[in-house]
Amino acid sequence: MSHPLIVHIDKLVSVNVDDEAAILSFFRPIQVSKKQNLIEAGHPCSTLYFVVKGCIRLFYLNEKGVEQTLQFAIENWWLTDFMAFPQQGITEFTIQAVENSQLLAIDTADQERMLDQFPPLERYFRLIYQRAYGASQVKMKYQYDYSREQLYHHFIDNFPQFTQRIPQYLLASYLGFTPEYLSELRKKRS
Amino acid sequence: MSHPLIVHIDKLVSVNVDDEAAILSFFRPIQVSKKQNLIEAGHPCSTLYFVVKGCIRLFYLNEKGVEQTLQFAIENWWLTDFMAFPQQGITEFTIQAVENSQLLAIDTADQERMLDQFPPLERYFRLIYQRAYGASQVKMKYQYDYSREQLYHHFIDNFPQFTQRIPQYLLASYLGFTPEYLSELRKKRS
DNA sequence: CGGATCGTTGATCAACTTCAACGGTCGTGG
DNA sequence: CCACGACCGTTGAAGTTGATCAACGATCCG
Repeated sequence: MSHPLIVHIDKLVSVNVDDEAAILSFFRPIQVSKKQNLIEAGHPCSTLYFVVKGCIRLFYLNEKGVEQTLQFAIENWWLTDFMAFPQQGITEFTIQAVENSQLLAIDTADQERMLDQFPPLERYFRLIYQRAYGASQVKMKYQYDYSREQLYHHFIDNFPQFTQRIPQYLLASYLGFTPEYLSELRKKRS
Repeated sequence: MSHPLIVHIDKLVSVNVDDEAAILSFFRPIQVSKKQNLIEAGHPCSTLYFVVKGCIRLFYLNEKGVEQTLQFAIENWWLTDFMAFPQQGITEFTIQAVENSQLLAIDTADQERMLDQFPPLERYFRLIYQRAYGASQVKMKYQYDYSREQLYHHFIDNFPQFTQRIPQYLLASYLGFTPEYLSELRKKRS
C-alpha cells in the first residue's frame, strides 16, 4: 500500500518504485488541528502543502476585516500562495486548517532539489498546475456569470457532501457574500 | 536575434542553441486580423497559442447573450482553454483577436511530442502554469474584494497603456459590468 | 454621404449589504 | 454533570450598488 501522494503521482506520470521513498523523504509530514494557521499573511511563504487527509483553506482579510476564502483544499490537493511561493515572497494570504488534517509540506528549495533529482516530477507538477489553472478559468466563468444566488445553488448541487463538511459562514465566505444572505437563501429553497 | 518565443523560454530554462530551430518547428505561425476567431465555443479545443505580437482574448456568451471576457493575452502570453486543451475536449469559450496579431499555434499531440523530445520544456511550462495560476489567485482576490468601481480604477491605474489599446466595451466585458456603468464611472472621475 | 458601431445619459428596479437584535447549541471549566 | 459563555445561524428594516431599458450623440469607415 503506497502513500497517497505516490498513488496520486502515479496516476499522472510513472516513477521508479525505488525512488518512491526518496521522493517522500523531501516532505515533512504535518498534523494540524482545526483553526490552526500554516501560513500567515504578512510573512514569507515558502511552503507548499499536499492534503493527505482533512481540509485546509486559503483566505485573506479585506480592508473591512472580513475573511474572504479563495480556495479549499481537500484530499489530494496542493495548496499555497503560488505567486509568493516560488520566490519565497511575502504573502497576503493565510492558510488555515478547516478540519484536523494530515498534510505533507515541502519548502521552495527542497522542491527545486527534488525536481532536479526526479525530472518526471516536473511533468507531474506541470500537469497539476495546468489542471489547476484550467479549473480556475472555469471558476472565474461562474463568478462572472452567476448571481450570488445561482453560485450558491450551483455549489450545493455539485458538492453536496462537501457542503455538509464545512460551517455555513465559511461557505458564505467562499461564495463571496454575507452569512445573513446565505441564511435567506436557505430559507427560500426549503 | 532569436525568435521571441526562444527569448522567453531562455528566461526560464536553458535550452541548447542547436535545439531552437527544432522547437520552433513544432509551431505553426499564424496571422489573424481583428475580430477573427481562433477557437469557437462548442467545438473541440486542441490548440495552444503564444502571442508574438498583438492581442487576443478569451470569452464566452452567457445565457443572456452577453460576451464575458475572461482573459486577454498580449505579447509573450499563452492562451487556450486549459481545461479542454489537454484532452481536446469541447470548449465553452471562444478565442478571438482583439488586434491584428501574430501568433504561434501548437496542437495537443504536438505539444506532447515536443515535451517528450525536449524535457527542459516540461520545466518551462511548469513555471508558466505556476505563474499563471498564481496570477489567477490574485485576480480572484480582486474580484472578491473590490467593488466594480474599485476594479475599474485598479485596472486603469495598473495598466494605463493597455487601457488605451482596447475599446471601452471590451474593458467593461472584462471587468464584469455594463458599458453604461463604465461610462458613468468615467464621467465621475473626470 | 450614409450606416453601423460605440459611447453617453437618465429613470426605474432588483439583488445584495449593512446593522442590530435575538435564539440555539456546543464545548469547556467548575 | 451542569452552567455559562462564545460562537453560529436567523430575522427584518433600511440603504447601496449596479443592471436594465430606451433614446440620443459621436465617430469611423466604406
